[in-house]
Order: sequence, then structure tokens, then C-alpha cells
Amino acid sequence: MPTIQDVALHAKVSVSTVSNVLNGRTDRMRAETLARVEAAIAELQFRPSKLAQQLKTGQTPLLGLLVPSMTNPMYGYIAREIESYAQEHFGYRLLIGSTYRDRDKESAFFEDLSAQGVRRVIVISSLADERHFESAVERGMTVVSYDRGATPGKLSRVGHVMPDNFEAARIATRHLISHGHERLAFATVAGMTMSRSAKIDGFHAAAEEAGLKGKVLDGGPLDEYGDAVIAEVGRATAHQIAALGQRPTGIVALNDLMAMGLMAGLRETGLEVPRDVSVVGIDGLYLSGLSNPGLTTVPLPVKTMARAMVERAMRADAPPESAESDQVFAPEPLVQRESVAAPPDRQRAARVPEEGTAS
Amino acid sequence: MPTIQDVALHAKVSVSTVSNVLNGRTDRMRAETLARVEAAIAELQFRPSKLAQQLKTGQTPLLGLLVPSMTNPMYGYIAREIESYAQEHFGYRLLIGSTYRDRDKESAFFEDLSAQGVRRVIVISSLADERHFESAVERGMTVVSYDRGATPGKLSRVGHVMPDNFEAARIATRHLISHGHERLAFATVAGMTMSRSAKIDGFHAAAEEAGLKGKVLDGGPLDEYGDAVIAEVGRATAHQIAALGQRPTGIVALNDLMAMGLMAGLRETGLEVPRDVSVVGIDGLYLSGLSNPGLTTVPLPVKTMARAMVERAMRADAPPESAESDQVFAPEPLVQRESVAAPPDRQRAARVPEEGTAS
DNA sequence: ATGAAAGCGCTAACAT
DNA sequence: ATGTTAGCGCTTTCAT
Repeated sequence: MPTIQDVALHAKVSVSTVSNVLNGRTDRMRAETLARVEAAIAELQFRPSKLAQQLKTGQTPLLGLLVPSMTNPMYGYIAREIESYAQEHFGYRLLIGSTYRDRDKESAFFEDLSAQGVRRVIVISSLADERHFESAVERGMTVVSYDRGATPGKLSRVGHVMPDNFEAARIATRHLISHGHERLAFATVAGMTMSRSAKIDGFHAAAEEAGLKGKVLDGGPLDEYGDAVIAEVGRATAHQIAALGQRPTGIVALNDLMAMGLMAGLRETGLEVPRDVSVVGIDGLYLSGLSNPGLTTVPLPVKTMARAMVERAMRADAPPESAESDQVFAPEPLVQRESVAAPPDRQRAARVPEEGTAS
Repeated sequence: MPTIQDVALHAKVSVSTVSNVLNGRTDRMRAETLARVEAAIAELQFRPSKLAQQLKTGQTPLLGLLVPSMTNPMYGYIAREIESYAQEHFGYRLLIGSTYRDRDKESAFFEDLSAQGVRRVIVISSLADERHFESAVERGMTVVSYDRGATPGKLSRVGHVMPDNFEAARIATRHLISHGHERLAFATVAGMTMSRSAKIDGFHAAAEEAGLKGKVLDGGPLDEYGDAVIAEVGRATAHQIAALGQRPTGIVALNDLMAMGLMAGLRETGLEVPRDVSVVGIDGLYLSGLSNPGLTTVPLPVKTMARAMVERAMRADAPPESAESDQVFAPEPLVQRESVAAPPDRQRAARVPEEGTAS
């Protein structure tokens, strides 16, 4: 690899002149000099070492991204949007890390990033507190956290970007109600996070509006399962539902993946969606359009949020006020597919023929 | 951020002593000195700058990973396995890039990696040739390529790791044949890659074994579609199939995602899986276990391959012989689910009851 | 308009 | 056993 020295020699100028052209200070030199330098650069195929630049400037064009798991399609989706926005608009690449919701792994990642010279990171974490990376912020990192608000009462220099989870769940629930459902359930996993409780609140709010009382179903912990994680919890929940005396007829799932697991599980127990039970998801994964029956879901504005996170991470210099830096994004309009119908006791009117329903 | 200087001062030793403890050369000093240094490090919370280390040693603990798209669950899966193996066994982090199968994006990524000091990269590319990164190899990068063999005849210093695509497709096809299918089709996308042609060959081989003649269905190009890409092509293929006079009864899909799209599309046309047509996928995504009907598929040994790729990328020093560096991995045993049944004309025996089939 | 030189935070000879 | 020092490849004053 040629260095700036080589170029200088080759162009018969000093390294500072080369550096100047590298940094666009071309006004400080004769056109002829510039031409020589550029020729040398081209000829040697010289690419300045970011490493050396970083050491000098303290800036590295790398964005850290912390996700619970890349295998989760939702995180893959978010990661993709973050990546392309950061790349296209700022020339930043992504340094990614999966944490499997483990605090030590998260901390270790922050350590590494910091040692690596990375100053901007986006975190998707479901861990309750963010103390373990508050320290990173204090050391000068800009961090933006997804799907959680600032800890109430605590000042924080961490940026927060999230969907309006309350509203998303409320929309999903209302959809069920508008189809006549009265026995409502919300399928979630064990462990409360801000986003989960917001969804649950939204679910209850919608139920109450209609004078109904919703039930929250906890499918169990996430970590016991390998990969399919959330989907497996959904599957477990389905079996739990099947065993219930008074079965709910309308279910809002924590997210699309869980909904898909739920539908698979329901099928295993002989229950049919949407004939016996209706299901609504939240997220808007394209995969949900592939399921059978197609999953009705409330899409989250992933692109917009990804953009907001990158912007926030980049424009670090903005007023680092306290908690007011939270940004909440409204969900997109519900996408209606085939996983919702009237509850069983209201279906006499038009017991849909084979094809109209599911398979 | 404290530097090695600060630590030296704090411990009242020279920087080289600190450097020595950092690099495990602790035998060269008195235990007492070591203790002082360690204390200083702890107290100052000193983390050596990888940046500076890299500049000095030319080694950066970063592994480049080039994927067509993170949103594709298969790549997400592979990326995850690569990440954890590289992290756990070598302390490497992942610098990831999506290329959307674009040559310029791939080249740009290599440029960036190289400037970033990254010397090891794993590439998942479906582009026909690998000339654009052969040059990276010549500049000293170690690159391992997934799902393609060395270009025949051409020497290459690029490592190659891939599944036995021929065998995978053959297994899938035989499975269909063993269920009595005689009108066989292979659903693929436009554009031939090594892995796609290997699968097609395997498909034909299995058909011929049985004295049958398989048909290859091309669902169209990948790039027209946004995200759901392959699944959408599958969907298109389904509509194409429905319009056919002599419909195939057994279809092998290029991969699971395409199979899922195919099943969704089939459903749209009123065709039922597996009653009217049977479908087999290749990959073994956990999502395929969630589909309805559950997708029968030939799983690829992702974990093993990920491991092999990382090892190859790390142990760069191994004999950089010519093409013989290819590593091919056998698929895992076919996972039987519900997407395959006897062809329609053989089903009179036991026309399966509602539940046994699909919904 | 151009060049010399002092680092950025480390590592690794090479002293002592 | 410990310290001195010369870089790694760049950026950036400050001279000339």
C-alpha cells in the first residue's frame, strides 16, 4: 500500500501538499502542482489510510450498531435501513454486534467500539436500564437508543427514537373490536420492557374504550429458546390459549414474528385462523405478507425511524438537553390481510367458503 | 480517554513497561512493577486504543462481511453465525456491508475496508466473477467467498466455502419423486450463478435417475423488487405455474424464501399445497417451520460453513495454493413437514382430512 | 505556494 | 528489570 510519502516523492512535493489536496485545500497551490499530485495519486492507486487519519483526527467513519440478534427479521430490516442511510448520507460503515440481550455482551461491545475509535452508536436493547452505556456517553460517545424512552426522572444524554407503541397496539386492538371481538388477549413474552408495557397499555386502552376487559398472555421467557425465539414463545402461547376455558377470539401479538409463531401453534392445536381466532401483529415485516393466512398487521415506520436515528447519531452537536430529546413516530396505517374475521359466534351470516378463508 | 502515557506516569514506569504488560510480556518485570501497572490501568480505566495499535501492527480485529442484503433471513442467519464465531474465537468484530448484488457497491466496500485497515473479509456475492476483489487479495487481503467455487481454470487466492448445492437439490427432488411426483419443476430466478446452476444440475440428475424430465421455471429478475425480492419472484412463479397447461405437481424451490413466496402465490391462484402441488425448499430457515403448511426443506449446514469461513479467513497463512482450497459441505438431512404429498392423481387412496393437510 | 516538523497512541527494537 | 526512541501514515500549525 502506497503512503502519502510515496505520493509526495512521486509528485515531487511535500507531504503537506499532498495532504492539502486530500483535504480539498486546493486553493493553496498552483493548478500545475495539483495536477501533478493528482496524477501521482492515480498512478499509485493511493488510498489514504483511514486508520492514520483517525489517529490524528479522532474521527472514524464507523457507526456502531447493537442489536439483540441479526436473525430477527425486524432487526435485520432496521439494520439495513440504518446502514444504507448512514452510508449514503454520511459515508459511514456499520460495525455491528449481537448481544442476545446480555448486559455483559453489551458492555463489552461498547468497550470495543470505544477502543476502536467509534464515537457514534445506535443501540437496540431491551434491557431495563441503560446505565452500562451511560458511561460510554460520558466518555464522549454519541448514543441513540431504539424503542425505549429516557428513564423518567433521570437526565440522559442518550438520544431516544421509538415508534408509538401505545398507538400501534391500540390500532391493532381496535381493529379486532371493530370486527366484533369481545374476548381480547395480548400475547407477549416474559419480562417487561418500555416498549412492551406501552403496547400493553395501548391494548388495554382500546379495550376499555369499548367497555371490554383485555387479557395479557405471557408465553414465557425469551432466552430458553434458540433462534426462533419469539416465534417459539408465540407457539407456546398458542397451546396455552387452546387449553383455556374461555378462549379469547381476538389476539394482538407483541410483534409479527410472535404472531407468526402464534398462528403456527394455533394450527397445531387444531384451531383455525381466522375462523376460531383472529390475530393481529405489529411491525409490518414483509414476511407477514407471506404467511397463511396473511397476517393483518400494524406496520412501524422503520425507514423513518432508521433515518432519525442516524441523523441523531451524526448531528451529535445538537443541544444535548435532558430527556426532551425523545422522538416518537406514529405507526403506519394497518395493513389488512386475512388473519382477522368476526368472532366465531358472529359468523353465522356468511360462513366463508373454503377458499375465502385460509388455505 | 487515558493513554499509555498516563498509565506510565501514574505507575511511575516507562511506557514500554506498560506496553509489555499490555502484550503479556510480564515475565520481564518484577511482580511488584506489574502490580503497580495493573493498578494504574484499573484506576484510570485505561483501554489501549486499537487504532494506535493497528497503525503500528497493521492488524485490526475487524472482519469484513459482504452480504447481498441483511434483510434476507438466510444471510442474517449466516451473518449471525459468522459474527459469534469470529467474536468468541478470535475477538473479532464484524464490519458489515450490503451490496444489493451491485458490483460497484462491492468494490467500494473493499476500498473502504482496505482503507480501514481490515485485512480479512468474507464475501457472499452472486456476481459472476470475482475480479473486482481479486485485486484486493493481491494487495494482501484474505478473502473467503461463500457459495461459489473458484473460477475454473483460473488460479485464485480467494478461499471458497459452499454447501453441496447439487446434492441439496438432488435430495429435494428425490423426495418429491419418492412421493410419486412425475411432473417436476425447479423454481429459480433470472440470472445464473454457480450455486444456482449446481442446484439445477442436481435437480436434473435426480429427475433423470427416475427417467423423468424436469422443467426449470424462471420467475424473473431479482432487482425489480424491493425487499421481499426472492419471495416476490416465487410469488410471480406461482402465477406462471397456475397458468400452465400441464402443471408440475412437485416443485423444488431455489431456497426457502422463494418457496414461501411460491406457496403464497399458489394460494392466491387457488392452488393448494400440498393437495394440488407439493413444494420443497432448500436452506432450513427456522421461518420455514412457521409457514402453513410447514415447508419441507433441505437444511444447509450454516453453522459449520460459517465456522469454516471464519477459520479460513483467520488462518490466512495456510498454503495459498490454487483452486484446491474449495471446501464443500454436505446438506443436512431433509426436514419433512407438510408441504409435500402425493401428486393429485395418486391421492384417491386417502384424501387426507382437513387437519392432516394444511390449515 | 510549498515545506518542515510536531505529534495522534501505540509497539518493539535497542539501550542501560 | 526498565527506559529511550524511532516510527506506523496521516493532519496541521508554522515557517519560508
